[in-house]
Amino acid sequence: MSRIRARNEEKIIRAASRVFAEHGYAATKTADIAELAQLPKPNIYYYFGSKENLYRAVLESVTEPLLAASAPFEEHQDPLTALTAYIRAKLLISRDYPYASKVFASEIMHGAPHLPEDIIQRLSGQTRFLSERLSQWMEQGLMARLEPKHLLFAIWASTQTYADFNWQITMALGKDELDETDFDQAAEVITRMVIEGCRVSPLAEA
Amino acid sequence: MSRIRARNEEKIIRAASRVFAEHGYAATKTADIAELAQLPKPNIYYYFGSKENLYRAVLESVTEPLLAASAPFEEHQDPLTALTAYIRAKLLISRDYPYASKVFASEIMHGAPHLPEDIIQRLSGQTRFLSERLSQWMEQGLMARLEPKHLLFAIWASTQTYADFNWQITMALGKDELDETDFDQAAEVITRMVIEGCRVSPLAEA
DNA sequence: GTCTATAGATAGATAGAC
DNA sequence: GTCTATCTATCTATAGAC
Repeated sequence: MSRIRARNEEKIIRAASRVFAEHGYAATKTADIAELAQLPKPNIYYYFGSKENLYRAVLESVTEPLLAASAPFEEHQDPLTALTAYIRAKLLISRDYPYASKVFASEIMHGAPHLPEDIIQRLSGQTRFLSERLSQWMEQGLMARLEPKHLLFAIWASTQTYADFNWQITMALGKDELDETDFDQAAEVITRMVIEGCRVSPLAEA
Repeated sequence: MSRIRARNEEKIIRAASRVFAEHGYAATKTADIAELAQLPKPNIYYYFGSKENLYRAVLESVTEPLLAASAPFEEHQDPLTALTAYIRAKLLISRDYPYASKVFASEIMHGAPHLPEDIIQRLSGQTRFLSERLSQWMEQGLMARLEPKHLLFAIWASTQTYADFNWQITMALGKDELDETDFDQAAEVITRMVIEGCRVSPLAEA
């Protein structure tokens, strides 16, 4: 792969993430992506073959960050540290990959028609892992017994909302864009709800 | 308005909600709406004039339920009852208006380009009301001091997710559709997190 | 590898008969 | 009020020159 190819592909992916995020798959015109990427439209077809391939490439570009977010559950043995770090990691994805997050959310919302099967499998595996880990901690008496999956749904939703429903949030807060303080406050509120809701003890009581 | 007109408009709105929810605004074909509604396509244009008008009519059809959900904050004076009822009300919207909820979510996600200004204003007013009410309770010592708006974002996100990201949730739970038990468990987890996170006392201690 | 110019398909909208 | 047939704009995709 030539240097010029690598650079152009990256420019196209970056532009595409943004346009797909703002308008959705069907409403985005490849011409708009080309314009934002400052490249002629046929280059997009030269590099990616079709609009759908390009869209899938964008979806795949978020997959790694998403899968990496569960690292705290592997590194930490106590729920307090793991959950706190996990919530922060999920919020950082919303902050640092706002466009890709939205594209992913939109895809899921419409039933994941374009999401490659292998990505679905890896994400499902991650969900099972997280859920089982929570169950173990509950059995060990390290946290209260809640339905682990519903706990995960709440964490996912309340962290992703800062990317997906950015419009609603900036409007409610009366600002143009979110800053560090907003994400810190979000982390504090969500962490507190999760930690207190699960009555996670600041170390074993099993 | 004739009886036949009223009936046809309702059939079209119902079909449109579903198709818009499943495919998004740009990807839905008016022909598909007509087919699902069992009416010829020109009838849609006869009744609604354009695809965009029909879409707006769908958006407006969820507005009332959404605004009504905040009733518990007006009826109840203590945060425990109000928050518990509010969470349940929001979950019921996800359960009972899954298509309209998704259409609304998709609209917000893309920056609300079609949402009429008066609806935006009414929703903003509701947000201010809810947020101020929470602040009062905090000042009265009835609940812990969290950022009220971030608390609302978490409640909105974790209740709406059962409609918006239904695909992900049914997949994680390994079932085709959610039943009563699922919504009960969701209510329990979310309510517990909110109540414990805010240290809401089971009546005054101010 | 890059880009202009264009083909081809899709789907929103409507004319006009009933 | 209803619907068949069709017009037309838009946009994906590519042929072919450079």
